[in-house]
Amino acid sequence: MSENQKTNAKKGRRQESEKLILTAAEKVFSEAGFGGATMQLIADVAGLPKANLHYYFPTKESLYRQVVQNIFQVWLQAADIFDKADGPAEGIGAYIDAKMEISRRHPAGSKVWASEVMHRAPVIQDYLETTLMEWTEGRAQIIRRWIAEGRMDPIDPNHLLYMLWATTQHYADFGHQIETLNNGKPMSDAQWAAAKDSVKQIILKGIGAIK
Amino acid sequence: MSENQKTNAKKGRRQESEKLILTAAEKVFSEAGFGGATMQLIADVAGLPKANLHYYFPTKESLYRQVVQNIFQVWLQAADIFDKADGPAEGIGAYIDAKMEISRRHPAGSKVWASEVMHRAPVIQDYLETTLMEWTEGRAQIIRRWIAEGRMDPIDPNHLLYMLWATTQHYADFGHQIETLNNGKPMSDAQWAAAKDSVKQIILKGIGAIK
DNA sequence: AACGTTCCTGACCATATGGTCAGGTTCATG
DNA sequence: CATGAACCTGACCATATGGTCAGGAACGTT
Repeated sequence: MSENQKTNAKKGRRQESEKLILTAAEKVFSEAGFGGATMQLIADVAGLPKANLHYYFPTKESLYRQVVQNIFQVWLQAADIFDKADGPAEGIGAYIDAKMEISRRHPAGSKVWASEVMHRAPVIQDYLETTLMEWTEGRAQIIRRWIAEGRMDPIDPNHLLYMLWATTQHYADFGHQIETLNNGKPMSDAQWAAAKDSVKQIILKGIGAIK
Repeated sequence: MSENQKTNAKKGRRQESEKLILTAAEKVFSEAGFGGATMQLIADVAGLPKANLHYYFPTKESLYRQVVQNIFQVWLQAADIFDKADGPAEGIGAYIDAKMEISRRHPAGSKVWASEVMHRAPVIQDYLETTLMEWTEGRAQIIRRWIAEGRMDPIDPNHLLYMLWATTQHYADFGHQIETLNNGKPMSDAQWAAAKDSVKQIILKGIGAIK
């Protein structure tokens, strides 16, 4: 037991440092892009010497890759709700809520992901081709079933999914623009609620899932 | 006349060079981001020596600024259709068509714009606060009028505009992801038509502009 | 206490990059 | 044809950046 505790203490330290670095990296990458981010700045944000970063992550790219992979996990996780749902109004509505919440709580991650994809996914192309593709096909199946059951209009599932991604992630990726148009103030709780409602209203009615 | 021709020849040369550089810059900035782009690479793409870029654009930032400003012009131009329209189905439908067409023909520009905004608009913040804000308020007025006239549901104009921007620009900014999910092939003419139809169908029905 | 492993870091290096500049070429004009 | 302005570019420079490394500190184990 003491052996385990001590081992855990070391492991704990390592995990803590890695998390500290990853959080700082996510922030810096989201604000400056991969090319604009510097290891020195990430180190400063993390409050560690630069050489220490290279102890945990040998290269800038390996650090970046880890950041992107973590984001992808969060991203996929939001899909659970989708699957358990009984019909489109419930499933897609809950999915919109979940993704809006991610945009609100995890805007830096969303931006890093967007940046990565915009630059032709140099680091996570394999994920797109495997995991994301399977995920998308699975959700498309569900949507097709709902259509067949007459619970929503016949909409191309892929374009519907693109619209869900685009609309929800826009609140993170273009948050600065939205904030500027909101007189320079971040969206309030009420405004976030209104945003969710607007998105759900338009899309769910638009696909014929609600009247 | 000969005086004019000669002057024009010089001006023509200048404009030609600047356009060559701006086109190359837009491409490189869109692929690598501001930080990742190098003047050398832009010069190579333009087929000019690097020092020549600095003759026309003193700094990397001034070149970037010009690229972003040009994109903003295209962006605003698409709004003309919106204004002339008689009602929401026509106006918003045409706006979606126009923005989808920009995403298709001008994806690099869209990406540069997205990147700029994601990084908190370090270069064109003043545009956001003035031109974009006025533009948005003007369009919101039109939407409110349509609502008052009972020609569409009562939807928050800003959130509707965000959805229009998000959805249409997604086809440019996340074009790589879409291409990957399309078995690695670019969208065909028919697929672009289907995309436009899906977007218009969902949004126009979603806001109660069509049955 | 002695030992080995993991963790940490200041100092350093090779390279890449934005930007400069002196000197040359082209071209309209008088 | 002479002149001056606009245009062009190879060579160069100062700096910033990713990454390395030798040496030391912390800590669990025997």
